[in-house]
Amino acid sequence: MTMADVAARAGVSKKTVSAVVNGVGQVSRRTDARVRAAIEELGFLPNPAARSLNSRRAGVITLALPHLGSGDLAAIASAVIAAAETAGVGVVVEPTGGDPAREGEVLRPGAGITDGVLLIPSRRTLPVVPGVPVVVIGDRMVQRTVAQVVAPAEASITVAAEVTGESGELVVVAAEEDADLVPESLGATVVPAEDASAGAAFRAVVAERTLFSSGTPNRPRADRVVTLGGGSAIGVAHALRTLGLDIPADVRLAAVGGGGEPAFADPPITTVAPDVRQLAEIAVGRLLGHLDGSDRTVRYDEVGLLVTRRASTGS
Amino acid sequence: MTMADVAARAGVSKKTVSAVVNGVGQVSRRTDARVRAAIEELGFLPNPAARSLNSRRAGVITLALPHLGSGDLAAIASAVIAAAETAGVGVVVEPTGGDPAREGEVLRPGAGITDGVLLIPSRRTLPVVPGVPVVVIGDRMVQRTVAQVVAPAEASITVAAEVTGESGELVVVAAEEDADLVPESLGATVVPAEDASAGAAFRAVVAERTLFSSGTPNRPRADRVVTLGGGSAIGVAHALRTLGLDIPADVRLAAVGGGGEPAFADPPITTVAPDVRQLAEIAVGRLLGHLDGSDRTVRYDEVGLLVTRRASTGS
DNA sequence: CTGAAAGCGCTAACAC
DNA sequence: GTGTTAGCGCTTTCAG
Repeated sequence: MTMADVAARAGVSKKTVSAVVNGVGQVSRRTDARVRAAIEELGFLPNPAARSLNSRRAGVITLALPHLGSGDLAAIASAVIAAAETAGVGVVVEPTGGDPAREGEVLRPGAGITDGVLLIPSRRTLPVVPGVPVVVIGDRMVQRTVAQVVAPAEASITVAAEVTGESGELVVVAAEEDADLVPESLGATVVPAEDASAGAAFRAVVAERTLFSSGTPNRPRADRVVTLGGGSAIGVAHALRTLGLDIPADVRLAAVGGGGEPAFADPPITTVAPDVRQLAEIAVGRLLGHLDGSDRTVRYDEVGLLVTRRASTGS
Repeated sequence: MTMADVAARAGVSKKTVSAVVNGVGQVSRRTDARVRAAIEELGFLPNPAARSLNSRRAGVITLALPHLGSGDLAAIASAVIAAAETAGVGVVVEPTGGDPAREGEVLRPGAGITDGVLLIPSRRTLPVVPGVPVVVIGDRMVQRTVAQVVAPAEASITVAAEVTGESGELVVVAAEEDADLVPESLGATVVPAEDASAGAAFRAVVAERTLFSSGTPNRPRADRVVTLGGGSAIGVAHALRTLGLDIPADVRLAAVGGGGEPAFADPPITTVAPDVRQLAEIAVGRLLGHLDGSDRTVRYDEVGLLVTRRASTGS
């Protein structure tokens, strides 16, 4: 069922069939109809491999992210896939496990069959100089030489802190490596967790329990908590309840990040999250812009934040 | 940087280069070395499009699933991607939104650039007769004519019920459409939710609160609850606490499904979940078996269950 | 063991 | 408007 078959059936040349299939060039109404009929009768389907051999474009991009288990990342993945679909390209998902080696792998030329990469890295620098078109998605700037779409962590944290109230002792629970994203100006105490998981957040809060239950000699008891990551919010809420604290009566809690988990925590947790749809559309747009050469500039975009007030801040 | 360049550089023919690159055929040690050197020096990378034009194989499969937001599905997606990677194929993720029309779309011949489809359908029947190689993943049999890998819901529910205790009034919370998966023999009361989300489960439990808090004239108060879906478990736990019930003192709770959410609920929830790794390996293996013609039989496989006991059943 | 040539199915020049 | 002729980069016959 090749194009030649259709051409023969319709009594025209391949070029004409191609023109009809792609809707380009001039074809008379009669010929067009004849070709379409032949395509229909033969059940012809263009061969994507042949097409991309010529166009040197696969019509597929890679989305490389740490993992799919977190609701935040799953939400971004869904949005990216949707945006890509709208643009007519497929998405190969590549979980890196946050391993720089595997992140580097996807940035190597010839790493796969895809045209370019959207990368959500785990570190602040890229493991290699990318050999393929790439747009980085993250909550911070990683490297000036690559295009990037950012949902700025500092701004999110600041907004989340505001949402928990205007005054009171503030604690921010964050993965160790994210600790320096907390703006000094907030005067917050940072409780470091091993990583951004719920379990790590739980352990971190329990380890610093005096901060929440009684305060320390130098610090009054914390009554405002902001946590980085929608998943970790669950762990923090769980830990605070375990310490016998009521949310929001004793402590008001807000999470930076979305992804579904906070909505069904007990109580539901207020979130400050990037507009993932906007994020995805910009990222996909930038990458495709690189690919078709319509925009070769290395851009740095920031996306808007969405605040969802829930019971954890006393809504 | 084509194969012809390498051939010229090494002073051999393209055929020889091809043989070296693919490790097939007989090439003398000297020639092999010369070709490898040329490849190295030129930084040659084989063109995947040209390769798949010949092999009529893209080296990519589609994973079509309702969405990525649920931990259960995200876990399956991760496992499938890992299994596919091991087998050397990429995975295009296609969220269908549970829409039969979109499920049908991915089963249409020529739907994409991929070689075959792993489908997690939302309904019990496929929307169309598949036009591409397909393996269905699910918790029930959908159609005898397609290959399928199943984590049987009935068995999971039965095991979960056992884990909540040997006796006592049993309630199963399940999405309406899954209600008939609950084995009669358990003598359970089924509480139907709109869907498998946490929110729907919460509302369902609250709507039937008398069942849990005081019992009905005909039924004693339920003290064992099984819920379908790792996500819905969160909603059920939240609802039970809202009703003033203690887990596990007043009611023991177990979830069918995994995905991370149950582990960080309060209290952590016991789960009965399919071995997703095994599931993924079988599914990918079957699909690739179809593709390379090494196994053309339509198989029906069942996978094992993993029981994770946590505090919600009084562990 | 290696080379030359003929495609894989499509698109792109360049004619008519 | 439409046909002809070359390729895209790789894998195969088929020779040698």
